[in-house]
Amino acid sequence: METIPSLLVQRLHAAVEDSAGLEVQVVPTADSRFGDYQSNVAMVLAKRLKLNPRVLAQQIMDRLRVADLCSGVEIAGAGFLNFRLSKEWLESRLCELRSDDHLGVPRPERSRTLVIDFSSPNVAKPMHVGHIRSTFLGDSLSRIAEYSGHRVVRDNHIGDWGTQFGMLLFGWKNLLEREALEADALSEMERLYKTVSARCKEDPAILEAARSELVKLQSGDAENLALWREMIRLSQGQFDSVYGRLGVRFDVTLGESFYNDQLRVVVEDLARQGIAQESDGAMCVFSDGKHAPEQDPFLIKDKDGWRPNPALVLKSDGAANYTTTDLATLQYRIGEWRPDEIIYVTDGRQQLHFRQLFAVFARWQPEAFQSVRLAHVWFGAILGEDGKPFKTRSGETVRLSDLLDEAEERAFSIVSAKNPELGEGERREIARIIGLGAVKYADLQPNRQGDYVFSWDKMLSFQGNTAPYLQNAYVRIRSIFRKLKESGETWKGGAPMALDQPAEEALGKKVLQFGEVVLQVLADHRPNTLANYLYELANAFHSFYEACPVLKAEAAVRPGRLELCDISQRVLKSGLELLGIEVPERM
RNA sequence: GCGCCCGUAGCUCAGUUGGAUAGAGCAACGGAUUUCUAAUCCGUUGGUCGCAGGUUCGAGUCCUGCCGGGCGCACCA
Repeated sequence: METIPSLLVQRLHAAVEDSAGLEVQVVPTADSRFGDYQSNVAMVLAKRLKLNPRVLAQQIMDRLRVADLCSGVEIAGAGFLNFRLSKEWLESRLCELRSDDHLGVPRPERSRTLVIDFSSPNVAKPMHVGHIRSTFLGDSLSRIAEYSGHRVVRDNHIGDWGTQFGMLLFGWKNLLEREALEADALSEMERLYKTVSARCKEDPAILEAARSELVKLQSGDAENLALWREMIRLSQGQFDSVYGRLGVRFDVTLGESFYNDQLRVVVEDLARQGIAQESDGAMCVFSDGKHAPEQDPFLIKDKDGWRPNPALVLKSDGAANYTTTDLATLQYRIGEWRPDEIIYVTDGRQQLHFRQLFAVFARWQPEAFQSVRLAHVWFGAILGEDGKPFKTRSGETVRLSDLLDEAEERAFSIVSAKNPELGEGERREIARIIGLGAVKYADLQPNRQGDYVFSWDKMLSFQGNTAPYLQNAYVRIRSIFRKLKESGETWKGGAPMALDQPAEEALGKKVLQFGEVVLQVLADHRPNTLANYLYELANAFHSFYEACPVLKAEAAVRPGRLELCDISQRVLKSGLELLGIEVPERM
């Protein structure tokens, strides 16, 4: 199905002489007094041709053929064309939507392949709040791209290699407590890391010992390799359990270590092509001078003028780093999956890194670079009430599993208070869906750029613009159909829909916007647009629910209202699914 | 010093890439339930969109300069 704006854009193109190259825009109106959709095409064109926009608008309107879609088109303000969709057309379109298993999301002309790199936790460390944004955003974008008809490769680029393993190995060999490891492997590994890390700062001998463990690991020492694999195995168990709980899955988990044997080749290649050169004992990529200094990621200005800001691909100790691994990863992904787009979901502090990465890659493999869109989808920090990075009272990072436990616990007491008649098992399951949904929604609802303040009360408040508000709209619909079934009536569906009441009309129009919203989210990688749309949809449903009885409605309108309920629940459920949020049958 | 991001109601935030009279939630106040789930709905109060210029039919949005906050800037990832 095509979206409504794209239908109107086509009609406008047909009505405008010389519309080639003209960017025709149709957007929903801010105020229903101006109709349903508006276009500023006459104003844009008038500026270009230096004509009176209202006169031009009149000319366009005279040639415009939209009688089948609209009950009226008006010229308003400085030269807007306002479209009011006709009741009959809206009703028939809603009927059409029923048989569309994508609920109005258009199929792409060509299915694209997207690699989405997200979550990326570190081995031997517990997952914490810092991982939720990347995990939820990446998961949601994956779901949306897939739903829209694209092929998605979800890649978890875990941190399974690097200097921390020197300390971990030293700790494992000298300080490990077996019972603690068996009870809670992640806590024990975290303890080892912290202890050794602290001792390294005081005692150079320990620092040296840790380094030597790392060198042994990197040179293939059998014992250290075995221990390293054990640490990964234990960590993977934790990842699996957290992702299972979150309903997040990956197609591949290729950590940094996977690219190990390619790093040397990458550096040699860059050096041979003259892209990287030696400086202070390190291999660096400097500016090629082809960009304006302000845009050049390899230049930085200080009081003496522009100075080099190189990307390191080999440290002076001979070890590769983040950029090197990312270059190898990029090369591998393009070769393996031939993607149209690669999306990196990380926090905003890495913007410079990705600008440099993309620029190095463009010089290293120009053809491959041309074949793919590289997108750094970044997000802001989660802050505590004090405006500093969010920590527990004692200064620790908040563990993801603790956060989820707390969310479910709080949800459980509310569910129990509201539904004492339900059995504990059912209340637990409802609390799981609501608690988890609340956490995900609180993270996805704000604009991803910019920081947000973490608040238990806000995250787990179940009123207003929250997941439970949306879930409750769904539950209310389910309740209607449950009652219908209990009364012995069988519902076949397929009745025509009538948008006679204002609340019915408002709800119907909202339902019809799903397709255009999903398209928008995919284009700019912003699931919060979808979250806010679903909030408006739920709001429209709640208002409809108050104003229009369904089961008790008179026979003439009852079947149509049931249809409206059905299509609403399908959009709500699918939309929430795209955010990774489940819906309960009752709550 | 330079770069990126942020600054919108008492608080937390939206604002569809420049559109019409800037919107929600929370908080406060007032209503609605013998009714399909009140985790709801309806209403009231609350704004020099950080400040000052500029661009144009039109600016919260774009440009310039300030102010305030966060982050980044050669061997962490």
